[in-house]
Parts: sequence; structure tokens; C-alpha cells
Amino acid sequence: MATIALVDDDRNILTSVSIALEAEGYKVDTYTDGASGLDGLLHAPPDLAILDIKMPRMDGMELLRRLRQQTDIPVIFLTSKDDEIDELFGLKMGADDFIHKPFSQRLLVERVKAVLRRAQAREAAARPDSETPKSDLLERGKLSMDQERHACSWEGKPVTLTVTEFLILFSLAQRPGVVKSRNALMDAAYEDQVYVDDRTIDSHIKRLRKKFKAVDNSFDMIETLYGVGYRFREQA
Amino acid sequence: MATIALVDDDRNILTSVSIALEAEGYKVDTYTDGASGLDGLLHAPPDLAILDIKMPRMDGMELLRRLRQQTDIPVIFLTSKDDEIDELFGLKMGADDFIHKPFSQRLLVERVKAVLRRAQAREAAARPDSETPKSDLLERGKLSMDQERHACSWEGKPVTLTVTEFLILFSLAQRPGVVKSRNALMDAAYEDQVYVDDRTIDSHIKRLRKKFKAVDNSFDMIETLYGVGYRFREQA
DNA sequence: AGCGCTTGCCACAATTTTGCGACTTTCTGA
DNA sequence: TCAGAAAGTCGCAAAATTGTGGCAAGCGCT
Repeated sequence: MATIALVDDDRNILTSVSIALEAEGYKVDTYTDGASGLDGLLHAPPDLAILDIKMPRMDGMELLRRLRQQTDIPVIFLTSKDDEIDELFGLKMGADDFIHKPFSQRLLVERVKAVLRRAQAREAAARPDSETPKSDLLERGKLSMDQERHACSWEGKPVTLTVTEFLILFSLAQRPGVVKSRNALMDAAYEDQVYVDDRTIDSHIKRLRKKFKAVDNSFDMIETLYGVGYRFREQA
Repeated sequence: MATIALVDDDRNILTSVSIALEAEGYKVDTYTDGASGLDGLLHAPPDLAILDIKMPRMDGMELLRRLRQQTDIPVIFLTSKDDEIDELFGLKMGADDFIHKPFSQRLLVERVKAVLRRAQAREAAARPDSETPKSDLLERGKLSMDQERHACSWEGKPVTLTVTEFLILFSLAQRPGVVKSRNALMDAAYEDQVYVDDRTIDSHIKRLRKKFKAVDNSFDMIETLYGVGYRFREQA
């Protein structure tokens, strides 16, 4: 799942927050002061950073300022009552949220999820227009796939695919004529590096072929390369 | 320009007021009694309603009460001296203004403009997010939703939705055929900084389906895509 | 303090998807 | 041609994911 960096000089907070976040399935990197925090954030960028606003060597605000010169990782600040003056400035610098001490773990986790959700949406919204010219629409002869709609059809006739099947076929069809090893297909279908048996991929391929043959018995777009992997046939 | 509904049993008032308002460029819908007025107001919601307080079949007060269950269209009452006792009640119900008979057309027009201006300001204030120029009306086959009035109906029959339900359905219906992940729906329904469990979205979907099925048992516009999210069915 | 309504979430049932063992069939190269 | 190695299939039970009924906390109004 997502990685979260935690920068705070208070060991107690560091451990209790770590535990709370890890319980939710997040990976947590901890740093005990601003300087090493900045270093860590830049070298091993997390999906979200939680910074204490008061810290030795470099306070949270300064850390944020420097961080923003390089990245726009979402940031949540931990503040005490007297730090409120800084919040306006923090917001301007691009802080995403503030949590006032003392805080419940429940609140913290909620905010973390909210910020990650927003960041994810922001990212998704930023992608389509700027880079990644390949839209999530794919047309290959009689096959057409639409990621956004999670729809797939052959000769116009709809074919219902599960998530895994969709991802595998999408990966194959994206580059017709190019062989994809089973490992490559696993990477396409699974987020992290889960390892599944080779035979599992075969199973998915089997199901894909079956579903397409149900619609067009002469379907044979998915070729097997003995000892190598699978390939989506070139030209329709 | 704006549409104004006029409900009065007195033909003279109906025609003279219509002429006055149309001269100002407004579109005017007229109804001659409370019952048909309510019907018309719900099916073809105007920007403002002018109601006579005394009418056969259903008086203005009752009409307002029922209207408020569905929408918050601005309302101006026409009253005679004897009706003054009701004004307090009318205000509570959300009437926006009272005009005492007899009244000059000039006065009427002024009041109308004032109320519309206020309504517009209110509406702008309620939606501080600078963007969101998307239209407030949404028609998708048998479904119609009006963001302004927060009204929703299926095959013309009103369906009462809570805020969250409304936002979720609106988000889905806005792009029929497109899958929305639970996260995307959360974004549509909640402020930043609020995180709710994935299953909460399921709950809302459950309630939505229930409400629509109560009106049309064959309702199945909200599709579930296993492992992906929800989708509003394409075509009516 | 007492409603009535919304809402988030939990627990349990119902469904769907998926991984993989066990076999069979096909392919390759000596 | 024959012995592996590799790929195709089947069938299932485990895993995931979703559908639901309910409940209790939170809120706005009395």
C-alpha cells in the first residue's frame, strides 16, 4: 500500500503514530528531525508526509518550503495551539491539512486517508490532459477496450471481463505483435510484486479465450509463444 | 431569462400579472388552482413562484408546505388584508415575500426582481467552489435531477434524496457508462478532510437503489463492477 | 430532553473472482 | 521417436468484494 513519512522529534508520537498507520496497512518511514527528514523525503519519496511543525535543526515550515522546490508530495502538519499563526502560511506553501495536538489516532488515520484520496484524484485528473497521450481507449481491429468505462467488446459485441482479465488483455493488446512474458503480465495485472504461479496466468488466458470464443468462435488473437509468453496478434 | 410560475384563481390577476412580467422578459407559467399549481411547479420548476394565498382545492399555504418537501423555489405570496395572520406562518415555511392586494404592477415587478436577485446570490454563496460551471439540471432518460433545488425524479415521480445520496447519484449520472471508484464517489460527496469507509458508499448505493425501486421496481440503472466501482447504465 | 432524519459502519450472508494442484496435451531437441 | 519441459484444462476452495439489515451517534428542531 502507500508509504507515509513521519518527521517528529518526539519519540512517543513517532511510535504511536507509526503503529496506528501500520495497523492500517501503510508502510511508515520515520525521521527524528527536519534535516534528516528532508533528506529522506527527497531520496525515498513517500506518498504522504506528516511533519511536526516544531522541530530541532529545521522546523516543519522550513522543511516544507524546501520540499516544495522539488516535489509536491502531500503534507499534513502536526500543530499545537500556539502554532496557529503559521497555518495560513502553511496553507500557502501547499500544506494539505493540519492536525492539532493532542489528536486521536482515529482522527489522524481519517485525515491521512482523506489527503491520500485527494492526492490520488488530483493525480488522475492531471494525467489525461498533460502527458500520457495514450488515452485509456484502445482499438485493435475488432477489439475495443475502454478503461474508463471498464468496457470491452469484440466486433461491437460486449465482452464482460474481470479486473485481472481486463488488465492482462489490455497489456497484451497495447502492443500487438510484442511478446509478453508471464512475469510482464503479472506486473501489468498486479499493483505490487505479488508472485503468482505461471499456471495462474495460463488460467486467465484460458478464461479470456473462452469469453471471446463465446462471442466469435474463430477468435485467435491471443497467441502462445512456446517457452516465452503470450502475444496479441498483429493486424486484425 | 427566468421562468415564473403564477398560481391564482382570479383570471384578471392572472392575465394582468402575466402581461406585466412578460413585458419584463420573463417566461410565465400560469395555473388556476393550488392542486394543478403544485403539479406544475414540481414538473416544470420555475425560478420563482407567485401564489395567491386563497384558492380553491388547495390554498397557497398548503401548496407551499408541500412544495417545500421537494424544492426550495423562492415564493412570493399574494395576500389580502384578512390574510395577514398567516404571514408569520408563511415566513416560517420559507416564503420569500408578501404582496398585499391591491398592488401596482410596478411594485410586483420590483419585488420579483429583488427575490430573484436574492435567490441567485444565495445560490452563488452555497457553491463557493469557484469552478463547477456544469449545468445544474441533469436529464438521463427517466431520471432527472436538479442540483439547485436538490430535486430528483424518476419517470416524473419525485424521489426524495438526502444530500449524500444526491451527490453520489449526481456524480454517477453525470457520466453514464463511466465507472466511478468508491474514492471518486467520496470525492464527489464529501469535503476534503473527510474520509469514510469504502463500505459506506455501498450503504448509500443500497439506499439509492431502494428508494428508486420503491417508485419503479424494475429500476436497475446503478451497476456494480466487481472490484472496480459503480456505473450508471448508459442509454435509458 | 425528546423527536425524526441522516449517516457511518459493523456483522453476516451472498456472490464473484482467483490461485493453484492435478492431469492431459503439445512442443522441442537430442 | 522419445523423454522432458511447457502450456492447456478442470474443478474447487480460499479470498475478495458486495448486498443488507440494523444500530447508535450526530444534528437540527421543538
